[in-house]
Order: sequence, then structure tokens, then C-alpha cells
Amino acid sequence: MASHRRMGPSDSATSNALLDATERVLRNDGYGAATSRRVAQEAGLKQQLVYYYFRTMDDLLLACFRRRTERALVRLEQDAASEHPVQAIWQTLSNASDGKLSFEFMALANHHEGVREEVARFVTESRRIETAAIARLQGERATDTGPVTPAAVAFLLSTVTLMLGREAATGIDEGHKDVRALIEWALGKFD
Amino acid sequence: MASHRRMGPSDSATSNALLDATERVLRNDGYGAATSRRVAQEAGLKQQLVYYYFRTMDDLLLACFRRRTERALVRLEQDAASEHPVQAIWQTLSNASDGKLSFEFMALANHHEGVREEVARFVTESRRIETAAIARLQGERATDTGPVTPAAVAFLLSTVTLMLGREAATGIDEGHKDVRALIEWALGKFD
DNA sequence: GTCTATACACCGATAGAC
DNA sequence: GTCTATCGGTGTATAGAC
Repeated sequence: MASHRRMGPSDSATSNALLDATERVLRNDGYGAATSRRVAQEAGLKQQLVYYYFRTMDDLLLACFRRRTERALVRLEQDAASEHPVQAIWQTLSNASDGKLSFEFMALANHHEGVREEVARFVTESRRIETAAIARLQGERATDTGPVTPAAVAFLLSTVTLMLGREAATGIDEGHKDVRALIEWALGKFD
Repeated sequence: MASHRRMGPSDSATSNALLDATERVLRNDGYGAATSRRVAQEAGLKQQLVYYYFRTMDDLLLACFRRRTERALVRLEQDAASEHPVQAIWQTLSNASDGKLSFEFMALANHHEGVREEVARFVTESRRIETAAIARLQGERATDTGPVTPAAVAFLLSTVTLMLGREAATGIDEGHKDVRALIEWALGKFD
């Protein structure tokens, strides 16, 4: 039974302000704090507007994640098409990857069907792009990289940057210097 | 101003049942669902008993995490003292590491001071144990491992197993076969 | 497009009887 | 150690006026 409640446009200034506010709340206080009242307050809007622009809180969370992945994929494709794709991707992920937010969405994916599917789609797609870029380099150089395959490097690129950023945010730096050197050594085999 | 409310023992059958129930709730529905009523229901107990055994919900969550890390460190020390420490740790982390629960606690750490400190303590301590075990092997063999240092391997051991398990649970397997082969190759340099 | 008003459920936490 | 009862607050979501 569909609701008869009215709905607002999906790309207005107000809806984007709500998405921005949602990101801030997730970053600062986690998904447990991402309530309609809290998000609206963060955006300086009334609580009920959340339901005008997004049918449910689940929809808001999903839209928030989708906006982020779309932007990330655009950037990733730019990096992959650049002169030194592997270095560019490594730099982008090392600097920009917002570990706190990513983790919040990954935890959310554990019990939010829509987010889970979107996370799977995003990871699969971005790893596909990364693997292709690395394989292209390998083809050009024709060097033997042994077990350091494009797919393995793509996995390490994304997961190691994520974990480095997250641990640093938690006050951990055990082994970070060494692993950074190791990854850069592995990357050097391609680019 | 301290509360005058009475408190129960911290290692009774009932308090452990509550901790078990908390783990199940976190695993199935995330920390947002870990409410006193929900946890009590899961344990077949009354909601108010949560506050008899644990002062606040934050305390319950923290106790739940502490119990897990204590058990994990015991197991890690056993593995580190075994004949093939690196292989043993890799196997234990690959099989037993409960990715969903770990992620839930890591996300929780983002905005829960007590859990954040405990996560930092646990990661630092376990990585220290792993690094020592790997370095001991390196000393015995006296082989040159280049950039594949004990600290780097320790970082990869814990983070790669965590991410492999988590992605598998989300329905992702992009690059998993390759990265497993790569890690096992790196481990072979030591053990 | 934004407002007021409101429904109804669930939250953490406490008091005090048994 | 476990129970009943309960407080004040907050949650999602909707109806309907402006």
C-alpha cells in the first residue's frame, strides 16, 4: 500500500543540504545518531522536511551513500586515465578517503539491505577499474611481477588505504610506516 | 554525583548471558539496535536487569568488547608461541575473525570514547605480539626480506584478513584469490 | 515548499516492593 | 536477584493548513 504523501524534487538545494547534514552527522556521531530530527537540526531545517524530500530515513541514508559513490567513481576514472594511474589512485585514496564515513557505511551495510547492495556494487566496480588500469601498465612494461598481480594490488590499494586512515583516526600507527613503504615498493613494479 | 543504585557481580551467569545477547544483537542488527530492551529480550530477561549488572548501556557495550579482546589476545599468544606462528595467526584470523562484529565495534569506536581507547589498546597490543613473533622467525632464518618487514606483515595479517572476511560477508570476492596467494607468498618468506 | 500539530512506539534510567 | 511501575525524552512518520 503506497503512501499518498507528497514528495519533493531529488536534486534541489534543500535536499542537497540534507545530504550534507547527514554526512556530517554520520562522521561526527555515527549512524545511530542519524535521526530525522538531528539531521534537520544540523541543516537548520524542520524535521518534517526530511520526509518531504526522502520517503524514509533508510532512503535518506541510501541517497547519501549513492551521492558519495558517484563522486568517488568519477574521480577514480579520472585517476585511472591519468599518466601515472596507480600513483594517482594511491594518492587520492591516501589523502581523500574519509575513513570514518566509509566505516560507518560499511557497518550500516551489515543490516541495511539497500546500502549493502550499493556497497557491493561500488567496491566491485571500483576494483574492476583499478585492476584494468594496473593490468594496462603491466602489459606496457611486460615485466614479471610474480604473485603481485593487478587484482591483488587493486585489493591492497583500496583496503590498505582505508585501514591506514581509519587506524590513524583512532590513534594507532603500529606498522604504518613499513606497510606504506611495502605498498609503494609493490606499486613501483607497475608504475 | 554517584548513583545509589545497586549493582550486581561482574562475572555471573546472568551477566555473561547479557554479554552473549549483546554480541548477537550487534552481529544481527548493529549497534543502533543494541538497546537495553532488545538485549534483555534476546537473553530472555527483563530490561531492568541490564541496569542491575551494567550501570549504563555504554558500560555494557564496553564490557562486551573487552571480553572479546581478552579472549582474542589469549588465542593470539597461543598462536605466537606455536611452532609455525605466522601460519597459525593467519589461519586463526582467516577462519575465526568475526568481520561483522569487528566492524560494528570499529564504527562504534568513532563516537564512543571508551570503545575507541579499547580498540587502540587492543590493536597496538596484538600487532606488537605479531611483529615480535615474525621478527623472531626472521632472526632464525636470517634471510633478506627487503621491504617485507615484520611490522608490515603484521599490519597486513590483521587488516587483510579483516577486510577479506568483511567483503565476503557483503557478497564481494573481487581480487580475493590473488591477494590470498600474495599474502601466503609473503608469509612463506618467514615461516 | 514549509509550517503546526500530533499519533504512537521505544528509549535510558530510576524507585521501591518482593 | 528479580519484579512492577513509571518518568521524561526522543524516534519515525503522517495529516492538513498556509
